[in-house]
Order: sequence, then C-alpha cells, then structure tokens
Amino acid sequence: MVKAADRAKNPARSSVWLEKRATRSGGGPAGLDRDRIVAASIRMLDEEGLAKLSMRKLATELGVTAMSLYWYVDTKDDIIEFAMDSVYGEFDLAAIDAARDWQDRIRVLAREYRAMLVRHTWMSPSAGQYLNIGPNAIAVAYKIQQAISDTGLSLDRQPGAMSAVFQFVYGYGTIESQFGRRAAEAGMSQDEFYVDSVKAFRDDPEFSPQIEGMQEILDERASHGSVGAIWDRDFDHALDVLIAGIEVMVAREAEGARRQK
Amino acid sequence: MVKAADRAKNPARSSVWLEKRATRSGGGPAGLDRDRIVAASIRMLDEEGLAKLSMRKLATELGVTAMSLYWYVDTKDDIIEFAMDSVYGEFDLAAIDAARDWQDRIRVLAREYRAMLVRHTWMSPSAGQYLNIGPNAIAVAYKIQQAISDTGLSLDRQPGAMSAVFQFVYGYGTIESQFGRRAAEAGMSQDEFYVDSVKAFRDDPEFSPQIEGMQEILDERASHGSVGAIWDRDFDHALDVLIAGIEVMVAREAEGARRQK
DNA sequence: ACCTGAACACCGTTCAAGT
DNA sequence: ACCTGAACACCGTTCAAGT
Repeated sequence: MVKAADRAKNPARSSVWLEKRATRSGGGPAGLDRDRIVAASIRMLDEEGLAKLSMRKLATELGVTAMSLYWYVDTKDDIIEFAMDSVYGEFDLAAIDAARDWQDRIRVLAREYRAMLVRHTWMSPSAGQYLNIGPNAIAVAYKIQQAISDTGLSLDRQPGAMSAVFQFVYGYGTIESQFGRRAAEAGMSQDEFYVDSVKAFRDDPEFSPQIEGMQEILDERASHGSVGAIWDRDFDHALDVLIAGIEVMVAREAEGARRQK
Repeated sequence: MVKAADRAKNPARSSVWLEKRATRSGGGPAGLDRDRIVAASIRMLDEEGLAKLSMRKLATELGVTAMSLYWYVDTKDDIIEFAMDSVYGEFDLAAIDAARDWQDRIRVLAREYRAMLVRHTWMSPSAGQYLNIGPNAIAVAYKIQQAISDTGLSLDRQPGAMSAVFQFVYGYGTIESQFGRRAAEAGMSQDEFYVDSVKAFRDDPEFSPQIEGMQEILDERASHGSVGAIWDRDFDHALDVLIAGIEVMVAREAEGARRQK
C-alpha cells in the first residue's frame, strides 16, 4: 500500500485512484470495509459539513476506533476523494444521453452538476483541491467532453467552450451551495438569510455611495420572488448566454471555412 | 467588540465588516496593529498556503504570542476576511475605467480577477466561504455591475450575464490556481506536473475505453505549447464565447422591443 | 490598553501491541 | 488480517493574570 508520505513525493501517484486496492467487503470482525466507510462519511459530510468531519467522529459513527480506518485508507484525504467520486456517481447518465441536441445535452449536464453541488455543500470546496480522476468523475467528464464535441467546434476552441460552461457551473454552484450552507448554519431559511444580509449590507454607512448604484439590481431581484426562484432564473439566463455564445463561435468558424474556398 | 460566538447567533452580523473598530496603529508595546497582522498573514498565506496558516505561527512571525492576536481580531476567520479584502484592493480600478467599451471592460475585469486568484492561491477556497463585503470587494463588485449594466441588457437579464462571466472566472481561476499550487507543492514546474498527471491518468488500465475518446483533446493541447500558454488560450476563448453570448442577448432584446411596436 | 502562560478540548497520524 | 491504546505533534480559543 502506498503511504501518504510516499505519494507526496511522487505527484503522479498523488491520487488514491492510481493504485490497485483489494476491495473485500465486510470480512473483518467489525464488519468494516471501504464502502461502509465512504457511505458513512458522505452522510456525515452532508449533515455536519466538511469542517466537522474528523477521523475520530467518523470511527465512532461506525462503532470502531479512529485507527481502524487507517487499515482501509492512508489518510483522511483519501476518504474525501472516495466520497467525491461516489457522489459523481449520482449523475443520471441516461438522461444526458436522451438529450435531443448538444444544446439540450449541455443544459441537462449543467443542471445535474449544479444540483449535485447544492445537494452536497462539501463538494465544491473539495473539488477544488483534488484531481478528480475517479471512475465516476471520469465518466461525467467524458459526457461533458462529448457534448462539447457535438457542437462541431474545432478542437482548439473546444476546451475554451467547455471551460466557459462548466467552470461557470462550478462557480455558480459554489456560491449557491455556500449560501445555503450559511443560511442553514444560522438556522434560517434562504429567504430570511437573504433579507438579513441585504439589510446589514445596506445599513452600513461606509458603502452608501456605491450601494446607490447597486440598489436597483437588489430591488429587481427582491421583486422577482423567493431566493430559490432567483437562483433558478439567473442560472437559466446564464446558460442562455453560454449556449448563444457557442452558437456564434460555431457560425464564425463555418463562415471562416467558407471564405477560405 | 462582538465575539465570534455572538456573531454566529446573529447572521446579519456574521462579517467583520459590519462592526466599527478602532484602528489605532502600532501604539502598543509590541508595535502590533491590525494592518501589520493582515500584511503578515497575506505573506504567509502566499508562501505556505491556507492549510499551513496557524495563529501560533503567525504570532511567532510577528514576534509575539498567539494570544496577543486576539486583542485585534475575534477569530482566525476574521484575519482571513481582512486579508481577502486587502487583496481585492490590488485590482487596478483605473485600468478598468480606461476601457473603451463594455466588451473591453469585461475582459480587463476578468483578466484582473483571474490573475488575482492565481497570484493568491488561498483566495478561491476562502472566497467561497465568506461573504466578501469588505470595502475593496464592494468596489470591485461595483465595477463589475457597471460593466454589465453598460451592455444595455434589461435589469432581469443582468444578473445572469454577470454570473456567466464572473462565476466562470472564479471557477477557472480556482482550477488554474490549485493546479499551480499542487505543482509547486510537488516541487515541479506546471509543465512537468501536467505531463506526469496525463501519463498517470493514461497508464491506468481501468479507464482506457473512455480515454480513447479524450485522447485527441489531450494531444491537441500538448501540441499547442506550454501549460501556461494553454491556460491563456482557453481562457481567452471562453471569454470570446461569453461576450458573443451577451451580444446575442442584447440583440434579441432589441429585436423583441422592435416587434412590440 | 495591551500582552502572556497555562489550560481546555480538540485534531491527524504513527507505532507497537493485541487477537 | 484486522483492530486497538497510548502517544506525538499539532490545532483554535478562553481565562485569569501580569504590566
């Protein structure tokens, strides 16, 4: 088994996914196995958040001491890597394949990605820190890459288009899920939390000159309805922008090719 | 002074920026003040990373014990919030104002934002977790909002367009800066680290069927040049997509208004 | 007003020892 | 093969005490 310290020295091996591991299930005296550990950690991460997960608490939840976990993983980071890939497995790949055209396929993928980030608030801070090359993450990346390929864009424009869409979704999902997490931690609904935040922001005399200019955006948003509805609307509008932008790039490339003749 | 525990109970007051604080400078016996603490923390965060910053080490750096810091801040989180806003102050607001049109202004803002995230690798994980309503962050947000307003989009479409551009930049800057951080931690250049990662990824027999389909993208990228050049190119291409998309939305709204007559 | 020492309640991880 | 107890080297933060 490759130890964490060894992996740190060899970055090519810096992910749990790059070693073969036996995956016996529940054979031991405590009935422990990696799947049970990962499932329990996802449950705890969802309920208590990334900061609250500790090896000792996770072990207690599993009726075992912290040190037992080290038989199945090398470090705490490994557990989070396994948990992340397990969550990537929640993507509904069939729904993605059922999409009519690339526009629709990108929308479905974006919506699933966003929903996943919001459902598991610990995913976005974690996703930034690890390589994400587990089998389920790769499967999703492949679907994304295919959808972008289907646009007909040239190979050198595809990565940019892919980034535009899916780094946007990552950023949006991060802000949305962290907002939800903060509201939940404060014991408030998102609507209550939003009203409170805007009020506090508005009351501070230090920023009033600039707030004037931002006031109408805040008012427009407030008039639109619940915070949840605003998140949905703005996300859809952003996807409209991104898809229209890709369509323009595709058309420009077609135009360029015609002129070449 | 509002204690951290009190703020947690009152989320409207959940940011350091919502309380007035005296900002005496260096009056004490140890010559300590908040500005010195924040400056030292930024230096340490840049050099050692978010995970390595501790109150004890920061204090040692300042020639003082950890507990002294608690005279100037309530929690470690406060220090990070102050450090973040200080970094938002690095934006070149004059360069943004000098831009010719909204397209150019968005490009300049996006490039500055990206550069800031890459320069300070601890910013993106931190930015996800805090409210970001310090004076410098607000000033930047105001510039962004103005650039979007200048597009001529209707008020209800502006937030979506803003998200599309700046959540993309956040997501892209996050991946790029974390990649750089990982490479640096492994003591490698980005190019070495990239080659190593792709090789490891490719060698794993478990994913080979899917890798086939992604091979040509990897090859195209490798043929383009250094990793740094690829980051730049893909970022520019993504901005092309985003700006073209906003132009389409503006045109559609103008079309809709004409038909109404 | 500003700074400290000692202490509390935690961490992740190692290592030798048990069954 | 699997699990544990004790220990190491850390954390952030509180509190009473010093100057």
